[in-house]
Amino acid sequence: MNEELEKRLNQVNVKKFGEDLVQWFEQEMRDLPWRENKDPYRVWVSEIMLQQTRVDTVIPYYNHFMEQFPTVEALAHAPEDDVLKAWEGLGYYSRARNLQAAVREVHEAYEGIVPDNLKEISSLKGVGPYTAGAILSIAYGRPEPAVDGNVMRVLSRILTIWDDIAKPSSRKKFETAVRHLIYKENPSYFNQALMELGAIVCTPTSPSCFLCPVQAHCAAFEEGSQHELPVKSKKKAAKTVELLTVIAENNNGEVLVSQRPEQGLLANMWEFPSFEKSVKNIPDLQMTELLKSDYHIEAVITDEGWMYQDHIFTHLIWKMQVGRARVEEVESQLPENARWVTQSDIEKLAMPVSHRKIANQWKESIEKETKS
DNA sequence: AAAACGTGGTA
DNA sequence: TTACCAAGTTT
Repeated sequence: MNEELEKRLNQVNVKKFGEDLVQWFEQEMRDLPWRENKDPYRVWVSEIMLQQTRVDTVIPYYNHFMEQFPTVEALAHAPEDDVLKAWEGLGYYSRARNLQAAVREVHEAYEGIVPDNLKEISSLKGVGPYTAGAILSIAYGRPEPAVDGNVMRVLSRILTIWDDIAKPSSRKKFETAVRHLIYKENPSYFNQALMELGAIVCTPTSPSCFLCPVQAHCAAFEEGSQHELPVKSKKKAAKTVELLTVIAENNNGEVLVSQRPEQGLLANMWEFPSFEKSVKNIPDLQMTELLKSDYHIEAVITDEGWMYQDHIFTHLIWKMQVGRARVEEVESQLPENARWVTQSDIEKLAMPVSHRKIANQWKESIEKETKS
């Protein structure tokens, strides 16, 4: 083990630290839907949803998801489209597809019982080192570390660990620390308490050290360096891509949608046909040509006003220019990933936020036109 | 190891 | 407005 870390760990009264932390948690823990019981499936779903996502955002999705897919069996048998739709707006959609694939694996290979050991649970899609430790400790009471961003922040302060927590290699050091510190009498509460403390007290910018149950154990507080920790390097800026998006309507009141590829960005989500904008062509012309070449459709761009919609991802920004097109001829063969759908069909499709906003705006404009 | 992968909230 | 943040995993 790292010498500096070992020195710090030996300065901690492990028994007292665990007791102080867990006692605080028992008193202060938030009343959250996934804390209703220790059903491993419920814990699992919550851990996947909570990845990179705030508690307040997750709660309504979680409640709805557990109503729709209450058990391993229910989720295993559900159509993937339904699962993606239930995830619409949550982001990182591969989480939903991986979760269902993993649940199907549990259903078929483990008789519907979520594995209670590190090797098997880690082999499941979408279950990385954090989630594996979280399920094993919270649902099964196993003394495994569950190191997330909260835990790295809290422990970087408690133990004055100056490693860059943005680097993948840093996580191991924190796992070592947790293995040393973990409260064997209640690993579930210990891990949850570490995260809860990070969420409520030991926050990124202004930690409330005066409220901290383990202030007496904190090396950073003792030397006054809590505001300098953790060390976290910056991520690079997002790139901008300009897109042309088209709402193509036929004479049956239907609109053209297409499903994205099953790999990569927004995999398997539905959208209005979109193209990377060409610098050379004027939008009308490019739209007409691409509808012809990619969808075998003869379309006329209407002169109703263009809409504009931005979509900001972590690593990417779409600047979308949205036009409307009229299609007279619908006999031609659509590509495999495309469909004509009605207004009400659209609401049932899983769409990314930008396309959902466009769909809503389009619906409003239709309703206005109908009135006048 | 570094980049891809979503979204909404906050300073 | 920019920048960072939130219970990470996969490639």
